[in-house]
Amino acid sequence: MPENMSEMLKGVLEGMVLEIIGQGEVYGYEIVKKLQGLGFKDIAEGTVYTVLTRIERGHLVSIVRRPSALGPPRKFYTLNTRGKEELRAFWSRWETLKQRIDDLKCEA
Amino acid sequence: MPENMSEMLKGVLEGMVLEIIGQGEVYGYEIVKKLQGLGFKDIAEGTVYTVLTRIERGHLVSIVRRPSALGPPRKFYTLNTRGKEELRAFWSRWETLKQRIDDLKCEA
DNA sequence: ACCACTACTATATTACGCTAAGTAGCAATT
DNA sequence: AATTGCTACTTAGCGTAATATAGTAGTGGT
Repeated sequence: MPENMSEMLKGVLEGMVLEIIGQGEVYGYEIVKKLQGLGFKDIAEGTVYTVLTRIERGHLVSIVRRPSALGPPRKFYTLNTRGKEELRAFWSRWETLKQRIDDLKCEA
Repeated sequence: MPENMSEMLKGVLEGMVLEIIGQGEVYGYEIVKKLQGLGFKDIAEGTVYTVLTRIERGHLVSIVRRPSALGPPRKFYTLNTRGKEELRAFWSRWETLKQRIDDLKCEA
């Protein structure tokens, strides 16, 4: 697993979490596992929860608590209107950046 | 131009500057103009110079000063061995991230 | 009782891009 | 000669986001 993504994840991890929530109602721990499944095995749980807290404080999601049969109660997240808008804006930024970087690389 | 790319540029801008230097000896102001030409019109000069300072402190470049006919002397940058290695690592990280994000997006 | 897994919270650190303000050389206009 | 405008580099301080670290709790198996 290649190296230290930390800095490169800034401004991207939050967008990824928004995308995961946008794909269907999920809870935090599930998001952690999903990211690990994508290859981010080194992302600590704490990191994801701080992102979720920020997303919550930014009023991008609605939240429902439900008991779990396997542990403490879960917090389920769903994107609200602002969250969907923010997600759309994230993808727009991402595509723009990707394009410009490709431009740079292929100018060599 | 869309966005506030600031956060998304973290860990990326430095790599882009390394790539530009890797494409041939350049000086700071030239790098600024190159980035603006790529679409980053909103990147302030100061930002690029702080990146260059960091790159210099990290011993990733060799530097030559040469007088300019148009203003103050220029600092020309060339990647050294460590710089080339860092550039390679940057592209590796970038491709990995790009792949994973594409995976996430196409899972919808 | 102890451990492992599930599940969430909170504080402090660190790195990086950004702002803002500055210094300076040169050329052309006023 | 003074002002403007472009070229060219420097630096201190700030805001933000990921990370590390530590902690709280519920459930189930040994």
